[in-house]
Amino acid sequence: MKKEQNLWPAGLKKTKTREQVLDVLQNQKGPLSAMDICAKIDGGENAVWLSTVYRVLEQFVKSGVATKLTVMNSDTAVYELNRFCHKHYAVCMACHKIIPMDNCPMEAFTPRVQDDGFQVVGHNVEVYGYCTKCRQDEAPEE
Amino acid sequence: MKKEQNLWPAGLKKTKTREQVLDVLQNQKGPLSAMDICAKIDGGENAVWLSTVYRVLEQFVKSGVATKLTVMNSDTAVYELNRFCHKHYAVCMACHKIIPMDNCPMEAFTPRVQDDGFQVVGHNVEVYGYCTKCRQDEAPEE
DNA sequence: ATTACTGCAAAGCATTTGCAGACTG
DNA sequence: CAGTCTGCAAATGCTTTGCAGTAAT
Repeated sequence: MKKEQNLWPAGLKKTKTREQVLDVLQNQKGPLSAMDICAKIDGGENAVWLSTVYRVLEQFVKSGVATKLTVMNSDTAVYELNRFCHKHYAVCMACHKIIPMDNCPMEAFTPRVQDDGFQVVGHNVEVYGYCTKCRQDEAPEE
Repeated sequence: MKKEQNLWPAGLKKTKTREQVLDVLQNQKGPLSAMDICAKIDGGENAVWLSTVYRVLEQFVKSGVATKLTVMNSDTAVYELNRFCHKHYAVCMACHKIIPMDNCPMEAFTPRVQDDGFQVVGHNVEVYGYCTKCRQDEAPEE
């Protein structure tokens, strides 16, 4: 019952809202937007303010428990816990679903940047196309 | 003097503003934001409205001459002409410079998406870290 | 002359910030 | 109790949209 203590970010007070946000993130395989999280919590009785969710997420990111990512053609950031380290995703261009990818193209690859001294810290890979469901509905021309 | 005609998107009227936007994009190696473009044009006398630049860019993207991209930790979209097909970039986390990459990790790679039927249409790779200049200034701990 | 394009103003959205009261440690 | 969090409201910044006048074909 108390094993979650370990992943609680140091220095952050344990409040109901934060536990709720963490809980939602934990019970989710894919990344979620602040609004998604807010909606899932709000499903109950106690409303949680969007701005609060943003602040909580910001803290989580700063503390290293969560990561913020942005996918193409979307102006909404999504967040996920670092323990679920699906670093890469496929994004459906029709329904905008975000599907985890199991392998990583950067494993055996050295980027050749047009700046010799560029120090690579991390990377972000994103594949886009159409998921099984959307493929049947609308076939992209070209 | 007229060889640029070829790349002019079909169906779009040739106006001064559009030529200016296209011109700015052509004289630039890296991708630019709408505001960048606006600023570069505005450098002269004739002010061009930001909203107009956005509309022009939208047309260019729709016509297939330009591409819109979004890099992590930035809420500003950037645009570039398709002829300069630097599909991938390194992004400096300090000065936010966007530096082209010469190779692509996806060349000999098949993504394993957790949706067997996922039809891959394209991809987006982004490397982040510190450019030569920023590396000297602030050394990232850890 | 028609139709598309632009200046300009104002709206729209995701995200951030300010403040006072509420809660945690 | 002190310091941090949260509800709430309002601001911010990028991008989009509406409208009427202007320019391109």
